[in-house]
Amino acid sequence: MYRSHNNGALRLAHAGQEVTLAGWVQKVRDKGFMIWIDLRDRYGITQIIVDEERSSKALLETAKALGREFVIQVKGTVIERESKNSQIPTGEIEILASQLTILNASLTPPFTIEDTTDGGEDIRMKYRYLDIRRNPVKDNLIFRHKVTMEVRKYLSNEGFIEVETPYLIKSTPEGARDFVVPSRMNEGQFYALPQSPQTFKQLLMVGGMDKYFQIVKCFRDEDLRADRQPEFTQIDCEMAFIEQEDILEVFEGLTRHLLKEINGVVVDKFPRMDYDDAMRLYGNDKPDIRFDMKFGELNEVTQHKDFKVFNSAELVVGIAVPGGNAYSRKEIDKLIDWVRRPQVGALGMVYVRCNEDGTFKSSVDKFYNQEDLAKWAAKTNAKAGDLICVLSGEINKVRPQLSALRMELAERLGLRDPKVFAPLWVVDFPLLELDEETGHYHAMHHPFTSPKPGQLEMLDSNPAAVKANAYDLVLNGNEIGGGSIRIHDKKTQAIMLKHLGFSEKDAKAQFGFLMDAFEYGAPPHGGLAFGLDRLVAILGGQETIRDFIAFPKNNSGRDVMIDAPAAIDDEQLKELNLKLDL
RNA sequence: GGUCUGGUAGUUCAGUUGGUUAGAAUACCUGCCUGUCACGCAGGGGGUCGCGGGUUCGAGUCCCGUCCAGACCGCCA
Repeated sequence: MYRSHNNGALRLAHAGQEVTLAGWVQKVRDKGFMIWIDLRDRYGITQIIVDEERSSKALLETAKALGREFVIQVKGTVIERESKNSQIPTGEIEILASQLTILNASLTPPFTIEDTTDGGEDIRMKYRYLDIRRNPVKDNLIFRHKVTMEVRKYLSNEGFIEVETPYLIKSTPEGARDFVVPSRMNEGQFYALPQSPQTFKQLLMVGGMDKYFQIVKCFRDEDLRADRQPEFTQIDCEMAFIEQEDILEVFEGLTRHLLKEINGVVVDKFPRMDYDDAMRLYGNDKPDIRFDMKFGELNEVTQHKDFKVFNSAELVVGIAVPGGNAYSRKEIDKLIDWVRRPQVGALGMVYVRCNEDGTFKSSVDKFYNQEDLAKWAAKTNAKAGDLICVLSGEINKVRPQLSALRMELAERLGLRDPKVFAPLWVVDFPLLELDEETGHYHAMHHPFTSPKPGQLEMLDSNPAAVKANAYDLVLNGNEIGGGSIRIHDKKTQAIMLKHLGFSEKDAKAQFGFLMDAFEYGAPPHGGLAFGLDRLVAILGGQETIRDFIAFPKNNSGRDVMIDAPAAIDDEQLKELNLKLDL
């Protein structure tokens, strides 16, 4: 038996007991006459004591030889501390050691294993197994476990069955780049890793599996971000014989369950917003509604005033910054520089100070009088003491720019409180999206999403206006889930693929298996997938998902610990019939 | 593919206008210390200033290239 208790278990009530503990040496405090060892495992820290009076010389020598992160086993007696530590749960007791065994020595770790470590991101990733010993990372992994347990519990109770789908599947040209895997037994052919189990879960519906879910790894070969990894985990769900309303209800229920069980937060019915309204009011299809600062469109009240920038703009739009009138001229100039950064890309910014006395002072006073500016204030819902920030230009550019400014200002104003949760359904997404580079339409959600009833015919006349039975769940400005009611008949699916630019032959080659299945009694069905990493991070009140993944990849998609990806040897290449052309 | 920021001791960072032997904190090592718990005190060791080239009497500092890391844009059905 390596241990009788863990290092978070013992209390004053255990005093007098003989115990055996094991763990890592957090710290040795050597006072000469007396040596304390903080013994750590994932449950806590227990103090071990060795001293000149009560311990053997050999024991003292062993204790003196210990270094940080040595793995040791201690036998001893639980005793009451002479000076207690109220900071830790085990602070009233210590273990008077009678035997001390070094199970494994350790090199000095490259950073301190403490809550606020001295190690930077880079070195911690390289020695991730040491990083995981730290409370913040350890607690995040435990937190993630709790979330997935609650998800499984909730969905199982609702009658969902978890089914595993294959990871070695077929590459498709739609959507993100695929990670591909060469097939040794099928010369010159490749598997692809799934971007999502989309078609398989639809086939499960055809198979009668009614309510399916899976907590599943998905793979996308695209550039990384703080909230994006090439392999990530989805809570993937699908239901048959349902309408959009049924799905929203079930997964609103799941989200509410998680907020309550994990965060102790009770949320009312989730509000819903059309995609079009989200874009118009927040410039964004995933608005953070924890705070207001809605867009006010100003075209009507800015025209015919000799201000050419606004007259020629497709959209003139502003937001009111609460208390922004307090900003100095220098601070406002900095804000203008901020929106002009290439990452935001605005050409400039017009501002209006809303003075406490009800008057206005703007950067365009030459063109607009007090009466004009009062109309701007009304449109942006600005109050005395606010600052109105106005951008103009093409709709598709200005909206994201002002949205970026809105989020930045809210961040600075402390309006993005991670303890507050504001979920929102965004519904009625467009079916198609125009790729400005190629001039072709592609599916905004995916090619299996059904158009709203009666809109299929519009695909020819006005493709951009066709709405889809598609919905996203947004939490605090993050898209945490999305889904749709699927097409479940061959004819509609064929029309859809045709409009996405697939020839009949290509459509059959890529998705023939699905359309064939639709001919054998496919039930009406739909579903949704949650991004688990992101969901867990947001529930945990953090922005970056890496801290909730045991072994994440870095910015360049590398695992710096195992040093992957890496070259493979010639023998392996030959076996796979591959030749490198570098 | 692009923009920006950074790379100096094991680690986190400072390093002025280009100028003596490149510093601090922490970690590490040694000694001391009769209740520590961020222990304290004294002492010590530790540097390819990412890499390559250039300018200069002289480069951690300026210029060019390159590699690495991070944030973002593009991309992510």
